[in-house]
Amino acid sequence: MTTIKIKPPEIFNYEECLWFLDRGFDDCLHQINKNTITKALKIQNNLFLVSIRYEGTLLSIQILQGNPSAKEGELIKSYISQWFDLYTDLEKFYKIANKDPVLKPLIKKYWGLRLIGIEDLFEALCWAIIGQQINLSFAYKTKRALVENYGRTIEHNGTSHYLFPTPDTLSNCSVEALKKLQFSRNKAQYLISLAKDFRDGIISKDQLMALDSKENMLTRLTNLKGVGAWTANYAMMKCLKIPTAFPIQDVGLHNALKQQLGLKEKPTLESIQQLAKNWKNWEGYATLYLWRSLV
DNA sequence: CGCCAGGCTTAGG
DNA sequence: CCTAAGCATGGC
Repeated sequence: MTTIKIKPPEIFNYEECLWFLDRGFDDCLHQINKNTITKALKIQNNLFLVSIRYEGTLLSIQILQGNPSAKEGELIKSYISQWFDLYTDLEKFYKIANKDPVLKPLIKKYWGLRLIGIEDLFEALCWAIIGQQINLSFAYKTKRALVENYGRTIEHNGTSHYLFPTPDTLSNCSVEALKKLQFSRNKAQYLISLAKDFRDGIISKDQLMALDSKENMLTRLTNLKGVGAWTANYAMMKCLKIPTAFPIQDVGLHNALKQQLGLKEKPTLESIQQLAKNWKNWEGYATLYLWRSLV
């Protein structure tokens, strides 16, 4: 069996990353057993099942199914590294966070937490759309229904491991079929329309990564039906890894700030913009650590 | 007639 | 340009 080792940067806490993957919600796209993460991946159109553990000072990736070539092994390594956002220099974030009264206690408490990404842009946007304006438990429930109905699976030791449905598959769904999975008519239409846009190459991660500014990305993303400022920033944060992506309208962010600052009401957008001046160039990580503070 | 959830679009001022 | 209504359902 193939095993791949990854040496994480100095600022890294596996337990904190694990927390984000296992924070009480029922995510169907990975499984956690004690300290081991199991996840199905598609690399260059081949499916692999991997398990991830932290041993000593290394991330240890075992390939449970699939037989990766040398190149595919490298791609898996790269995928996992990006999934855990290991390439970001958190030292810089901690330096500015240390001067900020809101973030200072959080970076101490949650030291080593990294942004667990959603590497596939289609999946990231679908997930953001699914989660709009509903509670997270219900969002995970409907995501599971979607994935179990339309995603590919890898069977291993009697357990099914799912991949997120492809644009091709979802573009052939009917609104009525998705409504049966408890999506609203609007969301069903957004998801199908998004799937068609990806299928037809109107949008892709590569296209966006080739753009030179966050503003251009935002425009391209918000031109998609169902994608507003919050969804676009969420996707830029979780998938495109833009450090300045900032879902400032996020309810969770508002609640976290209210709690951290001891406010009676949720902060206004203007007051958040004021606070965020201290977070310049690290708005995404500031948001992540504030989300983390919500118990 | 309960209000808020990791919002967005469209219609109407 | 700005505001309001509608969307669907679950949890508290």
